[in-house]
Amino acid sequence: MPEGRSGQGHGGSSLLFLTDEQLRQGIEAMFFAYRGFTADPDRILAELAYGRAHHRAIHFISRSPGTTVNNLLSILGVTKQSLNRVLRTLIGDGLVISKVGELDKRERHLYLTEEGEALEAKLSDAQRARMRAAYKEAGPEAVQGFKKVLEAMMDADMRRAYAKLRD
Amino acid sequence: MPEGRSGQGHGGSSLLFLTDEQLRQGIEAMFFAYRGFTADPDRILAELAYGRAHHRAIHFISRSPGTTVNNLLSILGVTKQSLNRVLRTLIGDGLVISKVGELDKRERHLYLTEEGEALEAKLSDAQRARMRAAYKEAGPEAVQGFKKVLEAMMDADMRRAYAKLRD
DNA sequence: TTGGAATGTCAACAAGGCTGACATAAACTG
DNA sequence: CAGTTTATGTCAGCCTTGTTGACATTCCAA
Repeated sequence: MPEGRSGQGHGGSSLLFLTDEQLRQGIEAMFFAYRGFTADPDRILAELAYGRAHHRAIHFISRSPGTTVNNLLSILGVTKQSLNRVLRTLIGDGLVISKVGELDKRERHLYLTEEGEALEAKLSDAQRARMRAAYKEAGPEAVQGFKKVLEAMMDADMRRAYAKLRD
Repeated sequence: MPEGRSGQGHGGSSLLFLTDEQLRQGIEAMFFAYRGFTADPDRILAELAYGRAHHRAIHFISRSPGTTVNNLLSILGVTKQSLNRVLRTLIGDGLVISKVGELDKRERHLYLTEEGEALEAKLSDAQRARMRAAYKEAGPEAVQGFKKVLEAMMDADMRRAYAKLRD
């Protein structure tokens, strides 16, 4: 660690069992782990000329079939223009269908087609396989802690969105 | 969950205490938590016309002062062209200096300037503050599990890079 | 019925990944 | 010493995915 930092941390963390070094390790663990987390789906997507953005859209449409563009927007945290580009290609390629809302015709309700479901399953299977291996290696107690820390790391609105999906 | 999936999972996970639903929750937790993880530095960086790529370079140079371009490359997992673009701006802005190697004059050793250290500290403080809050909320046992699962999720070479930084 | 709010689409731009080609300098090897 | 490999930097061009701005449609409330 470069000199001139260890003494000036905010709030004397050594008294609270949390040194800057421990925190830094957690930060780096998140960085490296996230790479692993996305690696397998990324490989599959690259063959299909899709990206992570497509995966995210497919995942959450699969999770909540019939969700609206606006709802998806708030979950994904991107602009509607960004999401729209992704949705356009997915709809164009026949992986997603968009139905005009019956009550409110401004809304579009999104569903995966059979083909969309197939890709979703392929991507999910790859990602779940890694997750399953990690869970098994770490053990059930570790998994509890893992989720607990991740939840605490979320912004309040994301924690809400996350909890909502658990229903 | 859309029909046609729950029965066909790979390997009857219910017998192994890991249902697809549990795994999916972990996947979503990673997604939402990573957003929180990067949110605070992102806000700071946006004001300075820098991005996450700059943050990553600054972080690992701060972590291993004098590291070479090649070493940084393997840690970050990007192409040299991509990294070079970022380093060029950081060097141009006086946040990083590049010294020709003494033993091997082909190598460039990278260091943060005082100004670079200042930005690093600002970014780190923000990120550590969130990490510290999450750790405190979740408790020390949860933190153990958190790290354990993240390590198990990394690719082998990333786990090596991660371990190497812990020395 | 008219104006504002909500929803979604299209266009254009920027950041930051990527590949490929190539230059330079230093180190290594036979 | 000649030739090869290694480390780095650079240019050009492409793609994905973020952004803002402009605009059309629909709904709703004054």
